[in-house]
Amino acid sequence: MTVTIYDVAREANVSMATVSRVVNGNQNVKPATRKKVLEVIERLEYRPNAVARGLASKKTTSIGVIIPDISNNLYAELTRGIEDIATMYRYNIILSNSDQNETKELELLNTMLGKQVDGIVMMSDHVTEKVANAIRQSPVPIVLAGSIIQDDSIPTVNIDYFQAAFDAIQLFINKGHKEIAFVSGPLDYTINGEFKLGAYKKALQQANLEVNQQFIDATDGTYDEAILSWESFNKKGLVPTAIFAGSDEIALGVIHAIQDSGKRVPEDVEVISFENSKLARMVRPRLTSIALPLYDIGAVSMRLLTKLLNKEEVAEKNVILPYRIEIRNSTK
Amino acid sequence: MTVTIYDVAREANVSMATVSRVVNGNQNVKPATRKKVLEVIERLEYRPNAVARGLASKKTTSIGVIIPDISNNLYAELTRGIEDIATMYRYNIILSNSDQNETKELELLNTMLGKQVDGIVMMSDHVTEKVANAIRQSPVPIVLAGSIIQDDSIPTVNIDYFQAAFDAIQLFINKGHKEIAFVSGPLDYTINGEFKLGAYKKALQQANLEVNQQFIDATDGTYDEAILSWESFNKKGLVPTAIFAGSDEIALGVIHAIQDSGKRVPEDVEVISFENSKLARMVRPRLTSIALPLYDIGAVSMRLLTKLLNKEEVAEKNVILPYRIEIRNSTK
DNA sequence: TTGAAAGCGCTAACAC
DNA sequence: GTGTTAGCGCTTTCAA
Repeated sequence: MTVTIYDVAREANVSMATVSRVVNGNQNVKPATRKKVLEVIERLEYRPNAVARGLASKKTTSIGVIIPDISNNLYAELTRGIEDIATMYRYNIILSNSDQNETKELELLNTMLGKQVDGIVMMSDHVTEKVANAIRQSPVPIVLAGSIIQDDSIPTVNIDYFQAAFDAIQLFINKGHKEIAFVSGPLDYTINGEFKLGAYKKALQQANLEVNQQFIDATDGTYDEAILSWESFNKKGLVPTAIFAGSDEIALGVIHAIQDSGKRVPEDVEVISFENSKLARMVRPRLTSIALPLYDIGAVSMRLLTKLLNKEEVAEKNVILPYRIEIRNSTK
Repeated sequence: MTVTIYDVAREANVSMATVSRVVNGNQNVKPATRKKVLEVIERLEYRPNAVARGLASKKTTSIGVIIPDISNNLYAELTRGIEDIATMYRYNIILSNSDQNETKELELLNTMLGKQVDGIVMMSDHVTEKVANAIRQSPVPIVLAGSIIQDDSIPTVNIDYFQAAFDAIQLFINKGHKEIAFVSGPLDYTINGEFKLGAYKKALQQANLEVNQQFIDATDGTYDEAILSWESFNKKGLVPTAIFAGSDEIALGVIHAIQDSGKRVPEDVEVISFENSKLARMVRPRLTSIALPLYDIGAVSMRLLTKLLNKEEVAEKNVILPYRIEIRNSTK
């Protein structure tokens, strides 16, 4: 019922090897033969079976993508970068959500390897030791996109999160702020607990400003908790004049809470977020934000993976992309 | 080098058929044998090759997902619904972006069929005749999620877009509005040109209100064009008192333009959007919005597909999901 | 309850 | 340039 390479071969009076050559663009085919085969392919509407091809060639032209949650704009943007480059190199993507759950990550890694993907791009906010090990054991290359891991031998693509956060705090300090708060996402994520928080502390200390634990609030990263964050500062009798927000969503929550408390942004309180999603310019005040090049991180990760797949030399397996600060209206 | 079913069979002193039975949970295996095989599988870290299995069984447990753009929150939400249910039924997802481009859609359909997916869930804002035909020709079931097509024989999952839009306009009318504008996305998308616009006109006519073409503005759906939309009304000397926005992003643009022109929302102009993304409650004023159950549309589409794959009887191939209007602060 | 053997549809030597 | 043939790793009859 379905047309196979054998049917085409018979109809075209050639061997299946020749059909295979035509289909795969092998040059060792006489033009006349090629033409004849192509005609039969068209007439029979032959569509090569990628599964059979995969089994025979040990290449599936599929790559696995494991991310925490596709419905989160941040990961979606990154995924789009991955997919565009994958398409460019003729790979397809098998996408799965891990919900940032170690067990799921491990299962997904296993499932994808079972599906014989040629490689994997993974994104995880907290790479556990077990996951790191699974990555090391993988028979196919795995690139970590926008994820932090100690092991240099595992390919990664990131920006310098520490420096980026440092720049933001420094910007506040330069403006004369002394009451600078940090409203963070989960602190057990390395990017938050180590880089953003670390940079926050270092910048403050370097400016001889006291690091007040009360000014550091770890939320779950949602809008609703960010709102509570500002209120809790006030309850403690604290009134920050500048806030470094771990994400755009956090920034929004904080800003609305500030406004609800009768203060203005940026006049009374200045806010800088860490993300710069599309949202940042579609809200009022528009968010001053550290611009995470999410699409690029995804794209470069996939590009790096293609190099690994082609066994090309890669000078640096740990790519650091540039970032910038987008100045808008949540700062003066 | 890689462990195959044959290695396991040899080590366990059974035939590969028996190993296959154990792996596939076939009950016709003596418990003792099963145990022995399981041990060897564990010891050898045997991982079944899904490609070989796919070739032999003609089932890949992969389903294709074709959407316009994963970086757009609307499609991402839908995709998450698809993926969750797919995972529940042990399917993996091959995801591709079509950018709402007919040629790409056709190519993707073809690629996925070549990869022998067991089924496809597709989302398209404008299903062309060629694409409809390709869907009909498909050897595997295809479900259209949140997409409009004339042909009842193609399975779909939607809400009643016409009625939903009608409700929104009716709400404005009931409040006594007479100058009601419709800022739309591309009108060549059936959902816009036929349903939202159609409902807009019908509701107005039914209330004996004049349908003024000047009050109908077709944008490309972006925030920036939505901003221009309000300005263009004003330039024409028109000042709508109520605006029906085709999406949350359009609503945001319109609202900001209104505010920039010195008017207030909802006091001077009321706005209702059509989408209710997470955004809707994270902006000020919070958006009154027709709540599209995007996640559910995705989930139900995938569920419908599993039924089709299992050759279950499906009473209704064209599923209509309920919707609601979320009243917030962009209306009085 | 288990095994033998014939494919699934294709690629990739190797030979001619 | 083209054909022959041996797998790729698994499922699935069919026998035993």
